Amino acid sequence: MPELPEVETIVRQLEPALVGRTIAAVQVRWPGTVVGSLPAFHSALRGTRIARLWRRGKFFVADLVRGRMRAGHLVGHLRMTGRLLLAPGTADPGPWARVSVGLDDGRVLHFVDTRKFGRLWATERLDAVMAGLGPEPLAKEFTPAWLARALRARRRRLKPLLLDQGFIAGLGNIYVDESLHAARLHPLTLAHTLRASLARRLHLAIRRTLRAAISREGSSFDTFYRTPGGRPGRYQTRLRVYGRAGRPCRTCGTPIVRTLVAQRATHFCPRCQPRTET
DNA sequence: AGCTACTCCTGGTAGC
DNA sequence: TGCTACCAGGAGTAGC
Repeated sequence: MPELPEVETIVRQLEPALVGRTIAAVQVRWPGTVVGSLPAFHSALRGTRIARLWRRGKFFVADLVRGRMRAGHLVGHLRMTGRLLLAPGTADPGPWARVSVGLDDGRVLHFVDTRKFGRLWATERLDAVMAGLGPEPLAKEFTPAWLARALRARRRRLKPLLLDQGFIAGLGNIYVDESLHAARLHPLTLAHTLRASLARRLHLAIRRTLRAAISREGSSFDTFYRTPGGRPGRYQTRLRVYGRAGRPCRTCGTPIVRTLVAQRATHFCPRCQPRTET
């Protein structure tokens, strides 16, 4: 489940290998991964050079150029099981490589995705792909004051609100649960009832959680997320609530509760995150 | 505005 | 052992 810390890790690790490379070949093995027409996808990418690799929310973006001219962007979203794998051209990327991008140094960037939820775009209109995304939680624009004001304007439970990419970009199920625990807030708390001091606590919790996860290269479960080098992340051992139903809270020892909120598994400590304290 | 339900997918696993 | 049923879930959409 790649969220902001996982995508950030992938982008940081791939950047030195990809920037400056020219795309020599494009192979689409599963058309559903590509948004838009396949011929347009091929012609938009082939022959371009990767000028920059960066992240916005859970999207990764490669800025493309032809010579000195801007040539649009390759944008991707890993959704549930998507991975980026940079491998020698001779290596077998496995049965789940959906799109493969051959580079001028002989290596191939594979978009590997068992469940086929991931998507790739080749577009000149970044804003069209990322329309309506909320602020970056690690950017300057995301301030305690902004969050307090934004929360006051929403009559919605914190859990689905924080999962909403239009509210804040980049949080997913894992880091919403972790952030709410760090902020000692119940996932069903209504956003507009939060005092400014609690909004500040949530702001701090979100940033600390994301930064800590990035510093350990994200969280890995089962056969899912790996860094482009194939390493698992190291943050899953630090999780305080996610995936820990029935196990003792690392703060107070109370068993972690797992419920369903808006169809999403939701983990919290009933003692550290009481329902009524706003 | 915000909620639920449904869709897309398939490997892994619980239950028998 | 081998089968089936169900689950995980990010995001888009429809309907209330």
